[in-house]
Amino acid sequence: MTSSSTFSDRLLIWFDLYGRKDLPWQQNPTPYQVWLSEIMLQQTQVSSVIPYYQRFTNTFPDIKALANASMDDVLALWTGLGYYARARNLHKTARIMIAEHQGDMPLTLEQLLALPGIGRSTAGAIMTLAHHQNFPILDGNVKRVLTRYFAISGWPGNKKIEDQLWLKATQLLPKTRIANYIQAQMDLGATLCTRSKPDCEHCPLNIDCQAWQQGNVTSYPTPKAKKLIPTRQTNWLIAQSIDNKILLQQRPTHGIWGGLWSFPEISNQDNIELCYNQFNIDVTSIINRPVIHHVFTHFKLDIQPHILRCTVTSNKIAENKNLVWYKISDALKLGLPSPVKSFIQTLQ
DNA sequence: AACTCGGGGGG
DNA sequence: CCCCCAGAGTT
Repeated sequence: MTSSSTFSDRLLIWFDLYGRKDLPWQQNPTPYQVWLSEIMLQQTQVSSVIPYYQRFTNTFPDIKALANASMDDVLALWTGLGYYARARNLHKTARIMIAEHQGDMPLTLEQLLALPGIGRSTAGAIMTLAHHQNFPILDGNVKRVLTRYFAISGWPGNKKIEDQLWLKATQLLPKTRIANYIQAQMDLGATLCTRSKPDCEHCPLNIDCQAWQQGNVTSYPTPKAKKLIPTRQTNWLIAQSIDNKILLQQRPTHGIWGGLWSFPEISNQDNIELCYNQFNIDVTSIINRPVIHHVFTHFKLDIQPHILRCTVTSNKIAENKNLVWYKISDALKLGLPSPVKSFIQTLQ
């Protein structure tokens, strides 16, 4: 296949050869069956939906049967599928269709969008798969295919990126075979342009897929920014002399707690003894205090305090390290990070 | 724009 | 274990 044929042409040729055509809701579906399957498939994988779809259509074969059912009976058939608001909205919408749409599926996008549980993408799917009108959809599959094809960076849930993707999806629509085209987009995303291990060698869009040309396919779509901030770990060496002085170190001007006084820090990989040897102290005991959990705006810090009870063998400390012995009462007058200040107040 | 719903599959 | 999946509604 050459890039001289359009995106939709190539997708449709691929669909005729390799697309899925045996799913339960693809067998000459009624608008009700299209709607039901689209709702069940929201954020839910095909293999999970199939048995639920079978049971549901057997029990409620059409809009009227669903509208006449009780909420409890509908929810009972939804148990285990998750997102139960979908079932409540489905039931509510069936009754709206009876009351306001002569028991039929509405025919326009605006009417569909006004119904509970039907957003822009599901409305587009119903308009195409049930009514054979030209509308785009933008589900997880299409987002993945389009972010790769156009090498669009940024999390697709971001409004700006999503608007961009809706525009691309609209521009790529074919003039004919809209239902097959929409199904082909989802099939490509579900079976070939998968999140991991996409089969780009056999993709009908690989000739001009920007991500494929960059060798970057699996870096699209950009993952959602992690909500949990990272956790770093550190250790405080709290040298406390027999005459109750503590060894503090002024931190570098730049970075966390810049210029404030804190305890010398070592990483989990460092050897405690090798580190405190440069303080010129004789350590008589090491006491580990409970880990301190400190939260910054952009990361968490887990601090393991090690109290080194010691005698000072020389006031000469390693040069250029900004290390100073302080009486506790004097230390508390310095500029101290809050966890350092709190900790010093717990010392004798 | 960010949060919530939510069970299951896959890495 | 975390991330993601045929998203939509609420705040």
